[in-house]
Amino acid sequence: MSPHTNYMKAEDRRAATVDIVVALAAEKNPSEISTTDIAKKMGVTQGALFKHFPTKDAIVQAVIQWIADKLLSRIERAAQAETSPIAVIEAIFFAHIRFVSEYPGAPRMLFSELQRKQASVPKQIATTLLKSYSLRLQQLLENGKTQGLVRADLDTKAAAGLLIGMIQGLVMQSLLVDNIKLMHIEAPKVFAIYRHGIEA
Amino acid sequence: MSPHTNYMKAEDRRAATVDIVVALAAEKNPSEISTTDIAKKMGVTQGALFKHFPTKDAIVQAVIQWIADKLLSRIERAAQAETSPIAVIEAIFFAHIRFVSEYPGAPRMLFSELQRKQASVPKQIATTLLKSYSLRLQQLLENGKTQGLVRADLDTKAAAGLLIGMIQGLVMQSLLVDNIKLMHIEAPKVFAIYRHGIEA
DNA sequence: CGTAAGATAGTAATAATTTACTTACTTTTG
DNA sequence: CAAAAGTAAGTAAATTATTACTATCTTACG
Repeated sequence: MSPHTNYMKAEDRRAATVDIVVALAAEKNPSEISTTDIAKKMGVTQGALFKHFPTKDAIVQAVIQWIADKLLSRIERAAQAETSPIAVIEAIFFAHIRFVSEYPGAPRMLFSELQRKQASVPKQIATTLLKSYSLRLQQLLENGKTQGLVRADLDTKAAAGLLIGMIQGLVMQSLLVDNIKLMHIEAPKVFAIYRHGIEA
Repeated sequence: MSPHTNYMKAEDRRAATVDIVVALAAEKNPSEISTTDIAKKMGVTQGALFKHFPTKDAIVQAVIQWIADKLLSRIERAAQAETSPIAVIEAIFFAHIRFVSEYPGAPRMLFSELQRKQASVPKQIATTLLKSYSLRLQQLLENGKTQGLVRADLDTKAAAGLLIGMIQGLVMQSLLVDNIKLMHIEAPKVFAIYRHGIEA
């Protein structure tokens, strides 16, 4: 912990890089983040990054992986606290909202990668994240059906997709007005409508 | 209509440029579309573009304006065919779905511009589009309330935002699997849930 | 009606930046 | 002192925009 040095262990430097990129994505178009931007914000020269990552795409990949892991673990944790399937879905929804308000750069990175047409590794990770998220929700909705809490004729796949879309919509609108607080106000209102849509 | 010439009137060339960009956005990350890409696809040299647009940003601006105009006019047209507020909302929803399946590059361009942090003119246009879209929906939902078709306690602003988010979600998922047809299959299912959520 | 003049729309080449990545060398650390 | 982590400088490719010139179209007039 010497004060006047930039020297870090490789693992710490990689973790710091991921943090910096997520932070940068909150204040800049993710596709416009250059290696120079990252290095400058970290207080290191641009070339130093390539001591720890072979390519820029490897950096992006690490960032997306970090987001996927963090988001899924938060969701899993939120799910454990509740019992009724609908309460679990609600807990997941608000955990997701809290996550993106804590890391506004995270959804921006995800969107940016999902926009890419060609199948890159980062896009693959993002796709897998959304898929496992959706399956988790479908499972909960099916449980809700058997308990008579969810409409029997509900298309659970569509309902899972709708919840994820809802969050995307909220994020997008909060990005527009550049106000994360707005999301916390709007989220409960939107979820109330969703609940009406799926409940028996 | 001479066969062996590229010469076009300025207005036609500008319109052609917009078309090309929308087409390119369907097959490439919008933020990676270069002026060289555009020129090449149009069969013209790169420099020629700057005879008709002062900057690249002016091209993007024209594209976003085209999308906003086209989408709003489609929505307005769809709205006129129906009478009941909920039927109008449904018609608007499916008109929007048809629009994006016809021009898959359009939502990609919009997302891409909305991602930008700093307030550019294109982002301004996109924001205005979403706002006027949302207001139109809120108006319809209020009408639905007075006619007793829509739940009296519905938050119409949240409900309008939800519908737009739904479409964003559908678009994103169809982009993921690179299959526009999927959207046509999923859209009615998702709308059914939404209808349950707002109806009295 | 045909054509020269002038306006318009193009080309080819290039400048000025910016980008991801490399290389040769230096500093710090265990 | 050796390995790890950094710097400084540079390269090749790509990007937007400009410049000097050329081909094509339009139109007014002899």
